[in-house]
Amino acid sequence: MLVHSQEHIEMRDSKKLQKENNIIEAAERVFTAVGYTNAKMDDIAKEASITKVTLYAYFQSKENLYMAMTYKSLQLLIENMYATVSAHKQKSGLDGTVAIFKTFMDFCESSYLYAETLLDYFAVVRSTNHGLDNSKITSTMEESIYYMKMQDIQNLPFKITAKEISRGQEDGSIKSDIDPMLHTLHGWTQAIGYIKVLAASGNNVNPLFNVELSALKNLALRITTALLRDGDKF
Amino acid sequence: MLVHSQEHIEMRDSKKLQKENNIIEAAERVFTAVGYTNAKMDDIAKEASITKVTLYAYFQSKENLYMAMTYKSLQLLIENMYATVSAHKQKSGLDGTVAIFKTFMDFCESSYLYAETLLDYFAVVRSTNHGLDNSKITSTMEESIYYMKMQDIQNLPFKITAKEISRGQEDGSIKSDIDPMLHTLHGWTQAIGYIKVLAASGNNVNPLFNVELSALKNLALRITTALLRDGDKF
Amino acid sequence: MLVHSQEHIEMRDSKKLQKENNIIEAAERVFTAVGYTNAKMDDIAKEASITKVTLYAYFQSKENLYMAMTYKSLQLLIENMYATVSAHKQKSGLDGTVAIFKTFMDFCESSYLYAETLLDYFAVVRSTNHGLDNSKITSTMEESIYYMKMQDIQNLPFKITAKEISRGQEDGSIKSDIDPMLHTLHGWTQAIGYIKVLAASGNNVNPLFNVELSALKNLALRITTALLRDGDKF
Amino acid sequence: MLVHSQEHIEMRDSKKLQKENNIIEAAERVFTAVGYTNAKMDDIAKEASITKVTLYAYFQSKENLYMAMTYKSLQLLIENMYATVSAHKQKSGLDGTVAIFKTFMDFCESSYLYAETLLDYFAVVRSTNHGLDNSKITSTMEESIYYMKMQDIQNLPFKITAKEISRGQEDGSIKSDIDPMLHTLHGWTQAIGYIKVLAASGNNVNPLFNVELSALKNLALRITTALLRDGDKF
DNA sequence: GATGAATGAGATTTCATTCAT
DNA sequence: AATGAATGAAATCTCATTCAT
Repeated sequence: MLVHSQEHIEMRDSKKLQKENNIIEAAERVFTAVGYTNAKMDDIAKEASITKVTLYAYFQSKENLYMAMTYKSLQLLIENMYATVSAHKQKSGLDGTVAIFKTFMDFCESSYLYAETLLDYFAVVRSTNHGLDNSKITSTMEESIYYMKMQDIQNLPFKITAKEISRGQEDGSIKSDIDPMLHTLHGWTQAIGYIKVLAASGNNVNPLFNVELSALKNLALRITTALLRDGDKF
Repeated sequence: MLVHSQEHIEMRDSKKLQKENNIIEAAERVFTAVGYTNAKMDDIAKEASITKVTLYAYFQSKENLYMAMTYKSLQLLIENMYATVSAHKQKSGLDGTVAIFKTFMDFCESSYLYAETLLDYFAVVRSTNHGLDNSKITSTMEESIYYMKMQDIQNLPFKITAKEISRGQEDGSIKSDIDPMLHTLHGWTQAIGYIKVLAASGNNVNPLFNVELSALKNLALRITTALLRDGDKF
Repeated sequence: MLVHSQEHIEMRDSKKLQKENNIIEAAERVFTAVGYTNAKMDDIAKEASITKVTLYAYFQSKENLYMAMTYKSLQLLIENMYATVSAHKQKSGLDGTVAIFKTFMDFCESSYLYAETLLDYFAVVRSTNHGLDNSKITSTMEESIYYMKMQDIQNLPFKITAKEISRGQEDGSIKSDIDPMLHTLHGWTQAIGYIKVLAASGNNVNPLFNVELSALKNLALRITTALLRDGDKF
Repeated sequence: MLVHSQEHIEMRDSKKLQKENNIIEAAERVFTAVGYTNAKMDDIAKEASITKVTLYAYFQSKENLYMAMTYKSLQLLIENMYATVSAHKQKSGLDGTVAIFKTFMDFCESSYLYAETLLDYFAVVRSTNHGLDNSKITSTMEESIYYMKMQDIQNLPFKITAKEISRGQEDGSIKSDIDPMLHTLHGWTQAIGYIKVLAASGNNVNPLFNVELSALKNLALRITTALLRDGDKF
């Protein structure tokens, strides 16, 4: 019996992660091309240059694979948010907060798939925290590691936002008479609504009813800025 | 061969409509219980006390059945919106406009399923207007009567809103320097975002992060009011 | 709601049985050609001109299908045995008994597959009646109707034999000092042993070690005759 | 490069044989527990405390492993038979012959697995000597060393029996008017039949239809004795 | 030789949808 | 229209066997 060195194990794990990522990326390509429902596990396997069985060894079901992708999107989003916060350390909390919402919007605009994925997640998964037993979460899904991982990070976007708002209240850039959580949620309401409209427009830059989506985005951000700065006069 | 009287035909048609409605209602119960994907045509047929084949005679596919349901939701929503407009004929355009958004929110709050259905529709169907060929619209769907019916009414919510905003600009309750379509879209952005957050919270009334959803809703409506009244100072 | 006539139901059932039989016959052809292990459910379905899914609707697993075939063999064997008994009603019990064993041997000789099938069954299934829990009976198999049906008829060959021996004792053609059950079993021991040797020889008529199998068969039958007639002088 | 001493090589070989035997014994335990078909190579490897790959290094396939076990059983049986012959050198050929059949029966009774294994072998392998191409012998199997080894010894049981019968004819204990090969085969027919019935009874000592299996065994042996002693009066 | 991962073949299941009667 | 049976496509699983290191 050999005892494998720490190094060896790490290398193995990193390789595994690498492969996992390859698969997820292949899945992303297939999902983007034909949509979740029409995507066949066989095709995803082929796209990743592995067998279906290997695919199943990594991700136990199609749903789980999707969940892994969702987790990855959320992770990426959160990384982007941290980067934004970090980049605005020297700026006011107000600037930081608004930048956070812009980061989310930009992130979703950069990938239709990520946008849909996150939107789906917000609707589907969170609803289980409440005793509705609407069974939209299949048992397979609940057993998934990714589902559990999601549980750990799903509130981070909100927490990061709220923290930045608090910082803004401390540095005076944000009015102190507002409720950080309420405005966090409202900011997200606007951002999510924008993304939804964006998705509805096919994620393209063409105007919808003769309205440039960029104008809509700017309006939303300006409103958020005004709200936070001027407080509860609304 | 009998020649059926006009009356007879009407009765038959009304009976047919009645049955169609029974089926849709059964489907709604099943969808609400287990979600679209997990819902089986067999179960829906059983819930409607008919055979699967009869189910198919009425609705040609699962997607089509869903579409019928979506159409019904949208129809109901539009009816509610017209009622709202009508009820505010004596009030200012600003009041009417805000009431419209409230109507949508209330409508979605009254039924989780309708909320999701409409949200889905916004994401899925509109994206076809643009040449993405993401295949989310299957050929079956495109042949569906409901799909066609949808085409006819899908823009009504926006048109009704824009019209009310214009009325507000005429009666002076809404600033004239705003773009009616941009603000229509923004109002919907907020409303949809709110509904999305609501859905994410499991459509319940419990606070999310200690924020009462009603507070969030009120905030959104107050913002819309301010925006329209005070114009583009944002 | 229609009430189907008795006749209608019977016709339906008979059609079902007919189809079941078609499938079993197709399976027999495939099993004969390539053996149980190498037989693919897909091929059997094709041979029966149905889909795999239909095949599974009729027989829930490959094992079950095999069991159905076994049941059919056993049923056929028993029918042959009854026919033999009936044909020997006017003859002595001794003649009848020996004819029964010959019937079994002939039956097995007529079909290699049936011979193997019955041999398998004797070894595999009966062993479960005793608490060995050797798990050779898979759960699937235990749930099978055919497994249950087998339970009902599996002892018939022995019972029919023993009855005929008793008749022989009554009519004086068989010595009364023998134990009918012991000699039943011994007769089967010889017959089964012969079939096993036959199977080992590839079920063909070529001599094994320069011994004609027909000579071996005749010897076995002559011995059985002598044993029953002359009783326990052995 | 080292030149390994003869001694070294022998030790290595003996170690190898030792390991091979360990594996076979592990396989025997697993086969006994769940049967050949349900036995997984993974489980056998685990039972032998080695890896699957090592298992494959020793035995190239599951079939081959089974063949190795069969070979071992047959070897053991033959050893027992030789021992029996040797122990009856001073006794008559008749006694020796009957003892041989008893040896086989005892051997099979001592191990259910060996009994089934040998029975299987008789059915499966011998049939290839005849051009039936029933594909039960896979190419893998034909390449196996054990398969070749089997070829060398598979007829020994019959040859040893026939030789002992001949010795009996020479010493006068067995009638000279019988065909040694026919009676060899018939003796085996009875013995194999008994083993088959034994296996069908779950290899246990409980009575089958109120018949003690030992009585059945004794009857078979007494018959064989009488047959050989009294010759072809049957 | 040992290990962990991968492969390929085939069994089995699940459903939306269609067919025959 | 209603019924029971069948179809086809794809998901999923199980295992013997092989590969890379």
